[in-house]
Amino acid sequence: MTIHLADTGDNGVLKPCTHEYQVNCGNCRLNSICLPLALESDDIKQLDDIIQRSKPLQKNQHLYREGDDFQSVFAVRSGTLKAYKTTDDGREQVTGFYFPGEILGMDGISNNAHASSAKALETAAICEIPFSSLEKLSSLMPNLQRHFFQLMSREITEDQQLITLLSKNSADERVGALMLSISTRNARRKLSSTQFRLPMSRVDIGNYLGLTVETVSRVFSRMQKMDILQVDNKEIEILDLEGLRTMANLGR
Amino acid sequence: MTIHLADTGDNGVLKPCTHEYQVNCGNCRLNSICLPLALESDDIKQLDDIIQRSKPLQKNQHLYREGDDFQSVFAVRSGTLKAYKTTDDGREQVTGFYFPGEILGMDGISNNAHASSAKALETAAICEIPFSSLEKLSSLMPNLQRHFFQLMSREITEDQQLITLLSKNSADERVGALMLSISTRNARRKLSSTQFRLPMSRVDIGNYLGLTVETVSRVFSRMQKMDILQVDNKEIEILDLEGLRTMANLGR
DNA sequence: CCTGCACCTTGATTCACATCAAGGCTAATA
DNA sequence: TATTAGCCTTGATGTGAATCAAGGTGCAGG
Repeated sequence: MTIHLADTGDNGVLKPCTHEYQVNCGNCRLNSICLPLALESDDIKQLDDIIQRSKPLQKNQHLYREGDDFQSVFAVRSGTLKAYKTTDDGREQVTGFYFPGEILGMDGISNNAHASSAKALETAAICEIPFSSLEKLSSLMPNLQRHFFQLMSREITEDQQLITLLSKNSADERVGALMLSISTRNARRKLSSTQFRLPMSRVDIGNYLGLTVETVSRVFSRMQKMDILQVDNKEIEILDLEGLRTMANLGR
Repeated sequence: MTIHLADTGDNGVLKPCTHEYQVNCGNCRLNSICLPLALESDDIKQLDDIIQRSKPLQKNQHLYREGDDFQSVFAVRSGTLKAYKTTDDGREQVTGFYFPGEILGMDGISNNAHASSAKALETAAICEIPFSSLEKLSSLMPNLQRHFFQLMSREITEDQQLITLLSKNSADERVGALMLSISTRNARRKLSSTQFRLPMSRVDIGNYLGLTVETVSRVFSRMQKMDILQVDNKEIEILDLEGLRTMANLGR
């Protein structure tokens, strides 16, 4: 069997293809946490018709870059992506990690240009949802319109939580909160909430949480010593969920 | 002339009233930067019909509180508000300041409950836009739907800029960036971009920028000494816009 | 197999901002 | 006019995370 190298040349343009990537929303096992949520099955069919699926993105390939024309939002079918902005002095601010079932790209709507870049942290399958079609469909399907408003609102509240985390919490609390967030999102997808492999590097974690690599590493060591986490490079096991919650100290 | 004390008892419920607050979107001088932007005049009329105006909010009164049922989004007609969350340990994270023409409350859509509280920093007149009506109207008016998507997206990108600011920038840069932001927003409303009165306290600024009052105060003193700002309590004059931009160091 | 490189860890030192402490200014109220 | 309370400023000291530095680990390619 041949390996499908995505042929985008890392320029962010996904070319349609007719391989086994052709799943549909109706039978996608993520449809209960993704866009189709809240739609009737005949409505799902219509949504499905506007969605474009393409060859998977390889690790480190970009889905889009800051400043690119905004055409579509994207749903993650498999793999993980990070969204990030590059500051003028070349440093990188990671604004989010996106797991299967999650939607990204909504920050591009306001200026018709992507406000951040998105890059695959590992091989990733993506559903592309052309925004103009989504708008038309939303006008016709109140449930879809409502759901998309909610998705955007969720993005806002999540950003606000990150703002609070960055502004008020210690390094231990920040890393703890991220581990809990990943744990929760795994649970939503019926995966283990206590054992997982981190798709992102320590550098990415640092750039997301406003910490340096060294600090992130030290926090992991500390949590390991306290028997809260078992850390083996990217393999994480949560040994003491209550202890982790206490450490994260988020009141939720 | 009698003084109109708002009779909400600070419980966040605005009661309709029939006083001189009755303006309409068609003649509101903010309509070029507010929701009506991008609407034809007959469409503006329809939007106007769903908007409720009430007695002004007095200083320190709440428009809504974290956890309140979400019913409406709000536009600021005059005055300034702050949105904030209270952390479990009682500290306050200010998530945004809202000036005339700006929309707040969109973070409540995702859970049908407000994710933050909003409080008037000075007497403020507010337009209330019931969300269910806005949804219906959006289905009928593609331009309105599009504009509201864009407003939400703008909120996301602004939050992301704050995230970057908090995670990567020094105290000087953070305060500088806020001054520039206020300056720009004043310009949009045809007010002076170089002289203004801060509606918020030093504590609020600190809680927004992730700094203590003392640090905020010291930054102002430093900028004054460098002849970048003239600071007289809440009265600010920008003396050296270029210097301020350099100090804020935001590349935009 | 060795080599190189990317990524992670650990220790020593430094520094920006928090914390602690005190005093000043302004405005509302008696 | 005196009194109080809220807000702001300034100085001295402390500290958590950044920075600097070095070494370890695991994987890809020759």
